Amino acid sequence: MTIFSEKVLEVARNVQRGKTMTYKEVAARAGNSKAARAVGAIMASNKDLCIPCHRVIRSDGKIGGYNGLLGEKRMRLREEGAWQP
DNA sequence: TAGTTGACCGGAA
DNA sequence: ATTCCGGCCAACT
Repeated sequence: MTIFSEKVLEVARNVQRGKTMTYKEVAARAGNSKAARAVGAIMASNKDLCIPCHRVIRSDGKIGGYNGLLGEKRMRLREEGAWQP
Protein backbone atom coordinates (compact mmCIF):
# COMPACT_ATOMS: atom_id res chain seq x y z
CA MET A 1 0.00 0.00 0.00
CA THR A 2 1.40 3.34 -0.98
CA ILE A 3 0.27 6.75 0.26
CA PHE A 4 -1.09 7.50 -3.16
CA SER A 5 -3.25 4.38 -3.30
CA GLU A 6 -4.68 5.08 0.15
CA LYS A 7 -5.51 8.62 -0.89
CA VAL A 8 -7.14 7.37 -4.06
CA LEU A 9 -9.30 4.89 -2.18
CA GLU A 10 -10.19 7.52 0.39
CA VAL A 11 -11.31 9.94 -2.30
CA ALA A 12 -13.27 7.27 -4.14
CA ARG A 13 -14.97 6.31 -0.89
CA ASN A 14 -15.88 9.94 -0.29
CA VAL A 15 -17.82 10.36 -3.54
CA GLN A 16 -21.46 10.85 -2.62
CA ARG A 17 -24.43 9.15 -4.19
CA GLY A 18 -25.57 10.76 -7.43
CA LYS A 19 -22.14 12.35 -7.99
CA THR A 20 -19.39 11.23 -10.30
CA MET A 21 -15.67 11.91 -10.54
CA THR A 22 -13.20 11.43 -13.33
CA TYR A 23 -10.07 9.37 -12.80
CA LYS A 24 -8.10 12.53 -13.36
CA GLU A 25 -9.99 14.38 -10.62
CA VAL A 26 -9.40 11.55 -8.19
CA ALA A 27 -5.72 11.55 -9.07
CA ALA A 28 -5.55 15.30 -8.56
CA ARG A 29 -7.27 15.04 -5.18
CA ALA A 30 -4.89 12.25 -4.26
CA GLY A 31 -1.97 14.55 -4.98
CA ASN A 32 -0.85 13.73 -8.52
CA SER A 33 -3.02 15.04 -11.35
CA LYS A 34 -1.06 13.03 -13.93
CA ALA A 35 -1.69 9.70 -12.27
CA ALA A 36 -5.14 9.09 -13.75
CA ARG A 37 -3.90 5.86 -15.28
CA ALA A 38 -2.44 4.72 -11.99
CA VAL A 39 -5.81 5.30 -10.32
CA GLY A 40 -7.37 2.75 -12.62
CA ALA A 41 -4.50 0.34 -11.99
CA ILE A 42 -5.00 0.67 -8.23
CA MET A 43 -8.74 0.07 -8.50
CA ALA A 44 -8.18 -2.99 -10.66
CA SER A 45 -5.61 -4.58 -8.37
CA ASN A 46 -7.30 -3.65 -5.10
CA LYS A 47 -10.76 -4.74 -6.26
CA ASP A 48 -12.42 -2.39 -3.76
CA LEU A 49 -15.91 -3.83 -3.73
CA CYS A 50 -16.62 -1.90 -0.50
CA ILE A 51 -15.97 1.34 -2.36
CA PRO A 52 -18.30 3.09 -4.82
CA CYS A 53 -15.68 2.97 -7.54
CA HIS A 54 -18.50 2.86 -10.09
CA ARG A 55 -18.90 6.62 -9.56
CA VAL A 56 -15.48 7.16 -11.06
CA ILE A 57 -15.69 7.61 -14.81
CA ARG A 58 -13.53 8.81 -17.67
CA SER A 59 -12.97 12.43 -18.56
CA ASP A 60 -14.66 12.03 -21.93
CA GLY A 61 -17.90 11.03 -20.19
CA LYS A 62 -17.57 7.35 -20.98
CA ILE A 63 -17.91 4.79 -18.20
CA GLY A 64 -14.51 3.20 -18.38
CA GLY A 65 -14.03 -0.21 -16.82
CA TYR A 66 -15.09 -2.16 -13.76
CA ASN A 67 -13.84 -4.99 -11.56
CA GLY A 68 -17.01 -7.04 -12.13
CA LEU A 69 -19.65 -6.76 -14.80
CA LEU A 70 -19.55 -3.46 -16.63
CA GLY A 71 -23.34 -3.56 -16.96
CA GLU A 72 -23.66 -3.32 -13.18
CA LYS A 73 -21.67 -0.09 -13.08
CA ARG A 74 -23.75 1.37 -15.88
CA MET A 75 -27.00 0.39 -14.16
CA ARG A 76 -25.89 1.92 -10.87
CA LEU A 77 -24.92 5.21 -12.51
CA ARG A 78 -28.22 5.32 -14.35
CA GLU A 79 -30.02 4.56 -11.10
CA GLU A 80 -28.23 7.40 -9.35
CA GLY A 81 -28.91 9.70 -12.25
CA ALA A 82 -25.27 10.29 -13.02
CA TRP A 83 -25.13 8.75 -16.49
CA GLN A 84 -28.12 9.37 -18.73
CA PRO A 85 -27.20 9.16 -22.43
C1' DT B 1 16.46 -4.33 -11.26
C1' DA B 2 14.26 -3.92 -15.66
C1' DG B 3 10.45 -4.63 -18.86
C1' DT B 4 5.26 -5.04 -19.66
C1' DT B 5 0.61 -3.93 -18.88
C1' DG B 6 -3.55 -1.28 -18.18
C1' DA B 7 -10.66 0.60 -15.02
C1' DC B 8 -6.43 7.00 -18.46
C1' DC B 9 -5.70 11.84 -20.82
C1' DG B 10 -4.93 15.23 -24.34
C1' DG B 11 -3.50 16.59 -28.55
C1' DA B 12 -2.85 15.57 -33.58
C1' DA B 13 -4.30 13.48 -38.14
C1' DA C 1 -17.04 12.71 -35.18
C1' DT C 2 -13.33 8.87 -34.87
C1' DT C 3 -8.72 6.90 -34.75
C1' DC C 4 -3.78 7.21 -33.60
C1' DC C 5 0.13 8.30 -30.67
C1' DG C 6 3.05 9.70 -26.83
C1' DG C 7 3.20 10.48 -21.88
C1' DC C 8 2.20 9.39 -17.02
C1' DC C 9 2.10 6.27 -12.83
C1' DA C 10 1.37 2.04 -9.97
C1' DA C 11 1.19 -3.08 -10.01
C1' DC C 12 2.85 -7.44 -11.84
C1' DT C 13 6.25 -10.66 -13.86
